[in-house]
Amino acid sequence: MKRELRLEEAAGALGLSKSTISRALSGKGRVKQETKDRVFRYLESQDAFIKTRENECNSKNIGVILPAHVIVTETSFFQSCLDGAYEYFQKNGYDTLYVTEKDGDISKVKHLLDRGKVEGFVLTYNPVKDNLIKYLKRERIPFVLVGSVDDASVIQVDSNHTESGIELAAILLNQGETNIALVSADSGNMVNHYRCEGFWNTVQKRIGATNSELFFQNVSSAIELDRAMMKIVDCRAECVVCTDDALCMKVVNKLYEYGFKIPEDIRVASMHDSIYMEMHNPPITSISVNAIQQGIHAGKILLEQIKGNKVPTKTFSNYEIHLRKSTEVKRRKIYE
Amino acid sequence: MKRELRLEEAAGALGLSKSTISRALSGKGRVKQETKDRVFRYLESQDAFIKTRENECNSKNIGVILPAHVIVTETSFFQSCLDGAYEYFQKNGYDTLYVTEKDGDISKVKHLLDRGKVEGFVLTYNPVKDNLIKYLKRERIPFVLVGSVDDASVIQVDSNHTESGIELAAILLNQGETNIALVSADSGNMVNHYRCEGFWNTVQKRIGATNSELFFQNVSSAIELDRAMMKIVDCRAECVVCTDDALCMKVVNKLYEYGFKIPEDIRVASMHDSIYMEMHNPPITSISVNAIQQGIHAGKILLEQIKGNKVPTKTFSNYEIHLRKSTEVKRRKIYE
DNA sequence: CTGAAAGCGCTTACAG
DNA sequence: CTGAAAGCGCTTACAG
Repeated sequence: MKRELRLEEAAGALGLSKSTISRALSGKGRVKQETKDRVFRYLESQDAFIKTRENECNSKNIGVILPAHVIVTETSFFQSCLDGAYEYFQKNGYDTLYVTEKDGDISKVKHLLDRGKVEGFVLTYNPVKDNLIKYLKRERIPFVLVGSVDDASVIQVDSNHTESGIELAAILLNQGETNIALVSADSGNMVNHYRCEGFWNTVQKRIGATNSELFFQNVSSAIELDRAMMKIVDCRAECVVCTDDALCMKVVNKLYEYGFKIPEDIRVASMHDSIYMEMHNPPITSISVNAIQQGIHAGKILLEQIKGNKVPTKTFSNYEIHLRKSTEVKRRKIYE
Repeated sequence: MKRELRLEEAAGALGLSKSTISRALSGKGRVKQETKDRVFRYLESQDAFIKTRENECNSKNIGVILPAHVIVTETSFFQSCLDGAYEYFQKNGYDTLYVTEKDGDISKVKHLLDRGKVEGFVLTYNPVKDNLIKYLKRERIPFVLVGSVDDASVIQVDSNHTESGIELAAILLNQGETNIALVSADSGNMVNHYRCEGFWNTVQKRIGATNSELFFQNVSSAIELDRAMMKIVDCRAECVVCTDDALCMKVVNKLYEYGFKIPEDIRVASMHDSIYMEMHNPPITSISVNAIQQGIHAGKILLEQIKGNKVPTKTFSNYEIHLRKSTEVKRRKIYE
């Protein structure tokens, strides 16, 4: 750790007064640039620092909040988001405090704020309970939400989930799918909600509301999944879309058990991409978002906000649909 | 954020002198317990704090260091390790700074130390370049390594990798496997190194050194994997063990392409468990370690060390071998 | 155990 | 742009 110096020592060594050193360090009051340089160079060379009121105050830390408990296949999103924000903060002189939140408990966040340990937060997800966001708003703490919420006073970074749902549906329909099932895990999750909404509305519009019983919501237990799978088989669905890749793996395994081949007998897609969707055999089509990019962006907007600059309320980030073998349709060639 | 009070204000409000308040807060010099209580209760009730030399010093932060770039399937270990340490620190009044390290660059760690932002570190992995550990040792910074290194002055928490390799080999051999291949990703990684060593020595001892060409090291590119797979097929191996689950998925996909059935034609196991090994069809046998537990343990030992207590140099944590369908052998029943 | 007073070290009007 | 000096606020021997 660096050696702590007194104003007096530095002043003596440089032939300046305590006042000048103090001003050079704080930036308040004018000091010749050359003098400033001399002061900083001296401290650098001595591997020393001087404690000022300034560097006591700004913690130069940001808290990045992740959900405490989450299905494992989703952690990669939050992890990447954290990594993106971390990299940005690093490059801009800020350090990152790791924070998790559970059941709307704001005590950890309050603790950091009370002790002045952070200057703001990146929330990597939209909490189910709204008291955290309420608290941050009330206390006027700078924060950026990676996610969507119906509140124009909250700064948000997110991809357009409704649109990606629509696009995935359009691709499958244009390929000729006519009997599509949609299986959603926790529908209270806004990401799932919006994606499913976009997807299912598009499907309904194109092929009518006849198969509305093929939209399964809140499928969490093994029993609920089995029930959904029975229905899928009974209705002879030829394409199944799942909200996340853990669910998707389970669905795929069930389909194999029933003797289906993918994609020959039935097509499968996920709304949440992970390395395992790509590594799966066959690789599975999925909606993919760039979590690192979103983390970087959230970090950037947050620091702007802390500096007092105006920032956009809502920033949309890109998504991609990774088309893979699981949705390939082998069509009969009409002209041969 | 809490309101900052002057000694004088609190003294006035409580009918005490500045000196007494100062002593009550610092714990230095004796103050009647009742008086101390009054002071703390007052601050609590006012949601205020007084800046002392004390609370300027101890950062009450720990840095948890993760590798910056890592194959995705391994991130869950570091993530869980971080979560375990974080939970422990939280319960013991410490906050957690997220830090990543890359290519032996110690600048981020140095930055935190120079500014007194952390009191110690948990290293969730054994860095390839040793300058980070060297630096922490030289500066006498408290830190705990989750991993193994040949240096009795470094406090370590790890599972016994050699032993888990031996045990997995013994299980497979006892099941009757006679022709086993071992495919290792980065062999410079000490975890891979020790597990492979234990595993392969056990295999060699039991079935001779004839098939030594079935131990493939540093298999990183697709070409190297293909070459290994060709050899595995040529040598008619009936069991393939991989050092991690990403590699294992690739191997499994290759085996499927070749028309093998698992476990009927060939058995497969991994040395690194993740949710995907369990979700795979068929589920894949794997060595499993409790990363959360290791994180908690590392956190505990670090705080003891910071308090100045003596701590054990090396703590071994448990591992388990999760036996799953991928290694089940359907034996011909001899008496029917 | 507590207070009055001296001390320490950074900051900041004031003066040039 | 810089310095001498007064000021602020926490700390700590000294005294009782």
